[in-house]
Amino acid sequence: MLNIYSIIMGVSKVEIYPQHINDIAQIAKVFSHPARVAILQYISIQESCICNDIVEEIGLSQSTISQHLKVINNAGLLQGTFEGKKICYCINIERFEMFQKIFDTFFNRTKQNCC
Amino acid sequence: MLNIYSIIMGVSKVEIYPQHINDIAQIAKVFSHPARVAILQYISIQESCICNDIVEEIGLSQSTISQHLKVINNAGLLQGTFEGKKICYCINIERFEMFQKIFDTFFNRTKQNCC
DNA sequence: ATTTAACATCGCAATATTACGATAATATAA
DNA sequence: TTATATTATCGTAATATTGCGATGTTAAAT
Repeated sequence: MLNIYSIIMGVSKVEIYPQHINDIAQIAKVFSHPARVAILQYISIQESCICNDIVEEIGLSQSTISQHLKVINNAGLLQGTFEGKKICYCINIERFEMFQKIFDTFFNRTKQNCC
Repeated sequence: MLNIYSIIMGVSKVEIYPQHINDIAQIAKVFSHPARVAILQYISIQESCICNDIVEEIGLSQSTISQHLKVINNAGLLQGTFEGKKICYCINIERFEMFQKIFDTFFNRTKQNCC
């Protein structure tokens, strides 16, 4: 049977879900690649958040790290300050805590009614 | 410059990260698609966990739902009991809580040292 | 003004993911 | 046995993601 609406294969049908479901999925996506988890951990460990030895630390190319940083940044998880030609990355704690809370709420709500 | 090791493009280099980083990423991946979040939520809402109206509820094809269920199941998040030809899905709460804890610990640890 | 250093972006190649219909498998019902 | 209903799997098509080197961009250093 054919769908009247043109189905674009391989594309998540984001429009069929309520907002809060899409939110959780989108947040989870940020953490769904080990490089991004490692980057977040590394940034958090650095005192005074002076970065980009990240490239050497993680072991991916500079362009790849930069791409992952963009994903993290687009999620609103970074606060950057410029120090000359260096960029000093730092985690946006408020946003980070918001994500933590969204996850936690989802887990608690889901557990609530279950067998 | 060329890498001595044959680089397989498009593949996550999972082997360069510590276990606990990969664990978090893999868990996050389960929740990184809205269909899977929606499925988990739906299963949790049903009393006595009698399922598979999921297909109609979510609005994806039966085969697609089945695939997503497989991902959720492979993560150890489902407990299934058979009721005749129906399968009665239910969330594995212990495992679910484990995931919640892993996320929470990651968030707390990461927040700890930050600016 | 040139060079250098730190990042970002572009373009490409390859795998991964998502979606569907069709089909297979299994168990009850007729 | 045959039909029906439920779920899983296969095959395919298309987008998404991941990775790299090369190239831009910008600001300090020479």
